[in-house]
Amino acid sequence: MTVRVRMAPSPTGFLHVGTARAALYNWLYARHNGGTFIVRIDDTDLERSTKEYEDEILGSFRWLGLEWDEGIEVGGPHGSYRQSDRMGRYAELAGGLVESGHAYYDDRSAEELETLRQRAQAEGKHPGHYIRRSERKADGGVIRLSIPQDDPVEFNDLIRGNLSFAPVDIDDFVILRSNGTPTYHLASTVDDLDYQITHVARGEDLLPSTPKHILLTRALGGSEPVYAHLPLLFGTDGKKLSKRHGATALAEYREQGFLPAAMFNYLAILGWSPDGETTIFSREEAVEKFDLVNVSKNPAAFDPEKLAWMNGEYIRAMDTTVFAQLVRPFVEAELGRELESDEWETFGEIAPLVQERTRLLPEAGNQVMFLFEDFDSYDEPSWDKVMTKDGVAAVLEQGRQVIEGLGSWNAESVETALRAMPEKLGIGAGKTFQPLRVAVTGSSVSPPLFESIAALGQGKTLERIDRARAKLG
RNA sequence: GGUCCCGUCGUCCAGAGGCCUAGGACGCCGGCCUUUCAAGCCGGAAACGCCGGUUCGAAUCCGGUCGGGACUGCCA
Repeated sequence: MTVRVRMAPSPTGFLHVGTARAALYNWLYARHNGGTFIVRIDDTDLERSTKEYEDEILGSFRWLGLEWDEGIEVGGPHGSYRQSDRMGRYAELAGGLVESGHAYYDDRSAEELETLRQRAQAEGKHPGHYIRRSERKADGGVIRLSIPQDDPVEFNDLIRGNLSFAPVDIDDFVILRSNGTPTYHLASTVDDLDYQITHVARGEDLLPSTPKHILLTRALGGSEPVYAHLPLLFGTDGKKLSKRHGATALAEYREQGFLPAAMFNYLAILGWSPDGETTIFSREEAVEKFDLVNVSKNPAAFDPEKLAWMNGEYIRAMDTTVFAQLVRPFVEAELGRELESDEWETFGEIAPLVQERTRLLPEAGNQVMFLFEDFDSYDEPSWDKVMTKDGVAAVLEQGRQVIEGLGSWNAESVETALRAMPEKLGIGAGKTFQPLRVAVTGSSVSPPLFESIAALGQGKTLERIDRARAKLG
């Protein structure tokens, strides 16, 4: 059997990281099995669905590298992959189910149903006791599926094993709304059938709906796909993932400077691992080893800290020229202008040193801003903490002389010259270099000092020292 | 309330009866390196929810219990 899986986002919001992970697992399963990965748009909720969200979601899939073989914007042998284009199909099938006795019209109001529910509970009966009815009594309203009350609905979930649901616990759910549009249950089930989906891997929140989908599938004369219910994603505190835990939209991570490869790896490791020892792995390795049956049953906590660490791993592993190119837009955005070609070269000089200490791309930008922009604020507290104002002044004066007297200009010559200072001043290396670092970069935390000074240039370095001395008073 | 799912370090993953004095990763703590911050290296604290049962032997099987979660919409 050729594997055909699908991802069916509803364009009613930005792509949530949980949905992204579900998409990722579907994609991995398809690639691992040489199957087909389909993206369809579940926009039966016409009120809330928008084209903007749809574009955003598709863009996020592409960013993650989840290219799809069939579906929206790609096409395929089954017509439109947008549910709003297939409304007629759903209504027709729902009507057919009424004809065949599998479903019925129901024009009872919500109040009526609530009354019946309460009455059943008051009498100690199943809440749906008086609600369920198989005989046709109305010509309008919604269409509900009539649940056969004989056998339990059983199925084998790829992740959770054998599951069984008693028919009394499955209510006669609505498949077609009174306005003639399908509910999620109907549209999704019909599409899975029409597009010949073989495996449905989706969030565990849909586990209780699965018996409904199975019964609907059978009523439509089809046979159900294999299901795999993925564990849900939570915040590190075990609560539902929300803004409090950081971003929930995949696009936000992209904007924050996360790499798609790192995000891919992190999402994959959140509920699955190739062997229990390996944490960092390539897309190819994941494809090679992935299987839905090995996905964890436990809910997973989305930890932005670990994601950031992983992003740093990917940044350090990449080619330095690629790294520099990725950082460039962040620097230019901060600067509010484009980098001159000589500035770009300057940046290139210390890019390798910056790369080592970067977890997120924008951080890299911040580390090199001192090369392109003057500043007025200094990390002064750290000066005072370790030494007196006079001590700092002495270091800066001495440093200025050393820099000014330098003939050849490169990191080695700068280092050799500055290294002689501590002994001359009779203080430690730290007390010598920190004031210089702050004077030149404005911060007590910066890339390595000698290389930074070399990249900045002799003239500018002297300028910076003078500015700092003036500031010191 | 009802139905269902889940339960190994703070967090993620490994473990499918003896290889477990429970392994890897993030984070945390300490050390080395060092001009700062990182990175790197070394070391450390840290978990099988609980109670029974099966077995020579259980994190692994069974039952119960407790805890967490999802669903219970003419939303998906």
